[in-house]
Amino acid sequence: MSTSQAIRSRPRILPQPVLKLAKSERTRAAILDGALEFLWEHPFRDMTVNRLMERTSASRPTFYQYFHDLHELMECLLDDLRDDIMAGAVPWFTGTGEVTGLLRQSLEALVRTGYEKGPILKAVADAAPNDERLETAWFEFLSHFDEAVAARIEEDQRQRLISELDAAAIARALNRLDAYSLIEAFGQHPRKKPGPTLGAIERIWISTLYDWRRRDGKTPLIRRSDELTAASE
Amino acid sequence: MSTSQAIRSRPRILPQPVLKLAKSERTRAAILDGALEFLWEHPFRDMTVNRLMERTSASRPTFYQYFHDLHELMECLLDDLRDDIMAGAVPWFTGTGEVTGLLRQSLEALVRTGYEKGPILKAVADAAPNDERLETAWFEFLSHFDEAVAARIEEDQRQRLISELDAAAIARALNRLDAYSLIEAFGQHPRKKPGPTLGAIERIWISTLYDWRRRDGKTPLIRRSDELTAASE
DNA sequence: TGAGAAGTTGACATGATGTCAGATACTACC
DNA sequence: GGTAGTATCTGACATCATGTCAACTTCTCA
Repeated sequence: MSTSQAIRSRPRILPQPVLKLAKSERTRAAILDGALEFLWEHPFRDMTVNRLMERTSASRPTFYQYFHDLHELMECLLDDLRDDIMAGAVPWFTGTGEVTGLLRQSLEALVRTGYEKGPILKAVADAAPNDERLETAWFEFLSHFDEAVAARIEEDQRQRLISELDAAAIARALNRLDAYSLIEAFGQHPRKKPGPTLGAIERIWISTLYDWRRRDGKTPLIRRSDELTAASE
Repeated sequence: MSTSQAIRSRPRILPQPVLKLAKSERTRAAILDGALEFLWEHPFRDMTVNRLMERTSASRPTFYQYFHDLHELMECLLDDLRDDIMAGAVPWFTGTGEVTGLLRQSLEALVRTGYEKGPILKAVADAAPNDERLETAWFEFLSHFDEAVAARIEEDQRQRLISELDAAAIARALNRLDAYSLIEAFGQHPRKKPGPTLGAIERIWISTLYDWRRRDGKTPLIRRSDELTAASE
C-alpha cells in the first residue's frame, strides 16, 4: 500500500526546510485536517474513529493518543470557529459612527464565515447533544456571543440609539436566529446562496434594534465612543 | 421479580371494563409512554432500547416489533408535537381583526406549548442529526411552519399590513428563532421562566413584521378576511 | 375447549468503542 | 555516525449497544 510509503517519504521532503514540527504535532494536525476534510463531505453521524483515521497514515488507537474521543476533537474545531466569528463582529461591537452600517458590516462578516465554515458549524451543533461536555461547550459558545451582544445593546441604549427592551433575552433570541439559520442554509451541500439569508437576518436585527422604518433614508443613528458615554455619566 | 406478576395481573384488572385495547396497542402505548417519561427526566443521549424497555413490562426485542429503531419512535413523538403547535397558531394564521393582537395570541400559545413539551421538543431536535430519516422529518416539520408563516406574510402584504420583504426567508429565520429559543429555554430541567422568552419573541416578530414603533398606541392594523382580499383582486 | 394467530423472548452476530502491553521510530547526545 | 532512551504507534482484547432470529408463550375466537 502507498500509505506506508507516504509516511516515510513525506518527512524526507519538508522536515528541515522551514521549521521542524515535532512528529506528535504533525500527527495531531493530520487528524484535525482529516476531520475537517471528512466533515466537509459527510455529516457528523457518519464519522467514526475508524473512518477518520483511514484518511490519516496512522492507526485507530493513535487517535486516542491525542483525543479522548470524537467529541473532544469537535470541541477543538469549535474553538477555532469561535475566533473566526468573533473577529467578524468587531465593527458593530466596538465601532463608532452610523450604527446600522456597522451592524450590517458585522452581519455580513458573520454570514460569510457561516458560508465558508457551514459544514463544520453544523457538525459541531449535530455532535453537541450526544455528549454532555460538548453540549456544555456549545452552549457556552453561544452564551459568549449572547453576553457580547447584550452588552452592546445596553451601551447603545445608554446612547439612546436603542429603545427600551430586555437586552439579554433579545440578544439570546437573535443569536439563535443567526446560528441556526446559518447551520440550515450552509450546513450541508449543496449550500444555499447567502443572499436571502443575509437579507433576512439584517432586516430582523435592524427592525428589532434600530427601528427599520425610521432608518429609511432619514435621520441617521450615530454612535459616539463608549468611553465618552461612560465619562458623561 | 414482580414484573412477571404485573404482566399477568394487569390484563385481569382492566380488559373488559371500559374498552378492550388490543394487546399490541397496549404494548405500543406503553413504550411511547415510557419514552415520554424517560425523556422528561433524561436527555435523549442516555436513552437506549434497553433502558427504555426496562420501564415497560416487556423485553428489549419486543421494542423492535413496534419500531424500527429509536429514531422511528422519535418520529412518532414529533408527529404529536406538530399537531399541538399548529393548533396554537390558528389565531394569527386564520383570524381577522387587529393583527398584532392575533400574533401575540399565537406566539403566546406557541411558548406555552414549548414550555409544556420542552424536553420532548429538545429530545427530537437532539436525536435528529443522528439519523437521516429523522433529520429529514425534522426539517420537514420546520418547513411546514415556514410555508404557513410565509403564506400568512404574503397575504398580509397584499393587505398592506406588512411592507416589502422576502417572506420565505424571513419566515424561515423567525421560525428558527422560535424553535431554538424554546428548546434552549425549556428543553431541560430546570426550565427557565417563560416570560422573558415570550417577550423577546413577540418583540422581534412584531418589530419585523408590523413595525413595533408605529404600533405604539396609534393607528391599529386591521386584517380583513383573506377571501375579501382575493375577491377584490 | 382447543387450534391458529398474535405477541414475546433468549440467544446470537455485528460493529463501534476505549485500553493495554509490546513493538517501532524518532531525537539527541557522545 | 551510532546508540541509548523516550516519544509515538500498533495489534489484540474486553465491553457494550444494536438488530434479528427461531422457539416459546399467551391471547382470541369458533
